[in-house]
Amino acid sequence: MNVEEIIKTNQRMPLPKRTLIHIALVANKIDEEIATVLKPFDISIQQFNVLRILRGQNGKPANLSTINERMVTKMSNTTRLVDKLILKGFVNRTVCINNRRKVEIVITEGGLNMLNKIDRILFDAEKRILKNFEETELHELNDLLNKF
Amino acid sequence: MNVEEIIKTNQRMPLPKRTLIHIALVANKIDEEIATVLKPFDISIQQFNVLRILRGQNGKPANLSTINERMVTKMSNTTRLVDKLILKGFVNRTVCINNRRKVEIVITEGGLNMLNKIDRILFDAEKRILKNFEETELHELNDLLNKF
DNA sequence: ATACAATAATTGTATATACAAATGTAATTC
DNA sequence: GAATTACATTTGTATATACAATTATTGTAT
Repeated sequence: MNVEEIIKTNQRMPLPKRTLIHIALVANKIDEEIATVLKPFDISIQQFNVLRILRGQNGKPANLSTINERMVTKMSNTTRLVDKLILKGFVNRTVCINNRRKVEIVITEGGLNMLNKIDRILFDAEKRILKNFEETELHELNDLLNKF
Repeated sequence: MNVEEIIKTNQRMPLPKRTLIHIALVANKIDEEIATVLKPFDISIQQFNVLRILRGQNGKPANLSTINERMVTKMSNTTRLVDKLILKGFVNRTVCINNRRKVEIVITEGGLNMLNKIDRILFDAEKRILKNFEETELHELNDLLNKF
């Protein structure tokens, strides 16, 4: 990936600015590829993330703030996201009995089946996206990203 | 930045998956910081990017496809983005005389002044975001990102 | 016990983005 | 030269996101 070529500029950028643009370009590319993988399943990246969080609960219900806390990208509308997942039959939502301010969200059998199907395909996509990296390079990259 | 801590998981992720999530988290963090810098100027990152592209034209008008081509994140609604910039008085749009399918977009004096004000503040923000990096590390990071 | 504050979720509004369809104009083909 | 195709932009619809305001419920202080 050549930054200058992609944004079609021929002026030299300062290294910090170039680095930040580079990260944005890479992140966009990754997002696009993953969205493409999910598309046949008619599910968005965010909806998929919510389902994975719920699966990680191992049957224990999660309330909205728990989901929010664990999402990669912070959301202010997890309510509406869950609405969509309910429509698709992937989750159920009930009001918490002990504290009626809270809601309890659980993944359904259908949601779990969907996740299992996607898991394998996504794993392949992840390998494909990182095909040019040796394992040591992935460690190097993670170490550098830790500095943020 | 610790990935597992941020997404509140205690299970070990495979290195590829962890790397991709790591990049998403860093990109989000950068986006947030830059949006915060731009907020007092009542301008979004994308609007700011369009203005910078137009400044790079040095007075030469740009049409929509040119802008699209040079944007960091691809857009399908550059029309509406430019609409907002017109409302704010930062750009002008006219129909191209030679080819009436095209439009010609130019940045105004007001737009240029705004950009000059933001430039310095953004430069500081970029340095701040990358404060933990030595120059050699920035080069290493760019080299690794080139592998995508 | 009532008033006030804190918590959890929802809703409204605005921007950004993806994709598809529609519009208007120019170029090509027969 | 009429019909078709290609081009450039615009518009419509859906999702994602940020921020603020609102609603409903619970906890606390006096």
